[in-house]
Amino acid sequence: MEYDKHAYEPFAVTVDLAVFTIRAGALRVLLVERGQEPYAGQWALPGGFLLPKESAETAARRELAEETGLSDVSGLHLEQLRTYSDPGRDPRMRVVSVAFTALLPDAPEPRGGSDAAQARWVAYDTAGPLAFDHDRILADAHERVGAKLEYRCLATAFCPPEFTLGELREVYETVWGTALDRPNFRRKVLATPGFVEPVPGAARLTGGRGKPAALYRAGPATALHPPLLRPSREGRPA
Amino acid sequence: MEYDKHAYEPFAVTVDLAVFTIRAGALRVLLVERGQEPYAGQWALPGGFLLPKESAETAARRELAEETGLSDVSGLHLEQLRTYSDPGRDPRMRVVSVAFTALLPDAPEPRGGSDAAQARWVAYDTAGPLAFDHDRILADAHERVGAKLEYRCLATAFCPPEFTLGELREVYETVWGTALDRPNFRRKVLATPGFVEPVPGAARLTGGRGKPAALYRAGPATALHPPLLRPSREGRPA
DNA sequence: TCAAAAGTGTTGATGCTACACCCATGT
DNA sequence: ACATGGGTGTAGCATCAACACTTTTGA
Repeated sequence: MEYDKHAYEPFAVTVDLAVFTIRAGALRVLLVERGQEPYAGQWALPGGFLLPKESAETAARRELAEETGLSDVSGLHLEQLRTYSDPGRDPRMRVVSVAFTALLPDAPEPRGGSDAAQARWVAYDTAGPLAFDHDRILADAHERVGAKLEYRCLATAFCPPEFTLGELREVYETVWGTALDRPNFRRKVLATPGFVEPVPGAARLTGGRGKPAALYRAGPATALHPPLLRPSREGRPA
Repeated sequence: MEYDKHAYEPFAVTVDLAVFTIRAGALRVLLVERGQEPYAGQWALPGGFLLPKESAETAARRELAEETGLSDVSGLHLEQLRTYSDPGRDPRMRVVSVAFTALLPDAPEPRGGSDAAQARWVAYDTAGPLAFDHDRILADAHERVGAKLEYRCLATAFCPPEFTLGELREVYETVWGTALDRPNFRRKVLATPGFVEPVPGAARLTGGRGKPAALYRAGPATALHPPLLRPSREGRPA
């Protein structure tokens, strides 16, 4: 890497966040309405500029707290997605954006942060055309989350501290948009050491009906071996 | 995203490249020797600043061509790894670096590019302490490549246009550092439609000895279903 | 008594591992 | 002849999808 003054070019660096949650059986994403041009009045992913002494990770977690209004975001799942740097992606200036994906257990209605722009949880399916290249970022984030559910213990990030296996299954079914076999799902999850840990003696009614379900907590494992593959791949071996 | 002049802060944006190849049965990575401070005389990953109208992907491919000396890098595998943005990662100034991973079929000795710094292929195992946070980047890249071999048709990126299944197996064994069962490997690869395509009638001697092996080309598939899992995971079910 | 959801059992099919074995080539 | 690497066959084991079935609750 050369320290060439000619090649040096200042860029603005931002973070953009694709924040997902599950509510009422639907996958939802946090969007903010833009107040200024460009794209005034359109919806966009929340985000903002890096402060002088911040890493992108720090900035992303700060923005996550500001936009959701949550006081403690330290335990939430937040990971880098990728960086978007096309020269024309912001009409005002050269902006390089590091995109992040965040997963939330429940969906508290966001209180507007410091800025006046309103924020809302929008169903992923109806998240219309967004500002900038945020449609692409959102699609990439969704694809990544869906793929990661297969081989990472990620689904618990959508769940409250204690949850039933039915709720965990609903995470998979909502993100993938497919139904899963309940008995087999249960066995796969329990067969992965460290994925979930039982809460002794506790039980909860899920929908007001049916047998009370045992409660579990997220375990220490991060990898899912063997993977929990989503069904209905088109190219399956007959 | 607010267009707040107070929050705006100019950053330098660079790309860093972890370029891998396989030669003489060893995984090698392309390193450059630094000529200036900081870290003068130490080895580092190749990279450079983004030009004003370049995306990170464009800059990465340009740097790849410059550092390897190859005239045509359009067909080479190049993908974003992640972005490193810790405030102190470059002692001179605030630099945000978008890291990429590249895979090359063979290992032509690099002719030094425009800059005088010499470049060399170094065995991954002996790639000593590198400048900046490049040790971390290199380790992340290696981890990603190893993981991606399991479920993506990535191994052909290490091979020349026509290759034998033995050469393809050597890719896996070299990156993973484990031996694979030859007959089973063959079956798994051929059972994945579009992974490799036979070159009709062609054959080649691999090591001067043994039966000539059939030649294959890379196929159009990108996903590997079912995945080709690396053996000797510690946490296996008994 | 019924509906709904949790939880357990079982069975046939599939896939995979770990080999044994044959083939073609250079020395 | 033999070493070397390519290619085929197969037996046993593990896994898994698909379903039937029981249990526990609210209405």
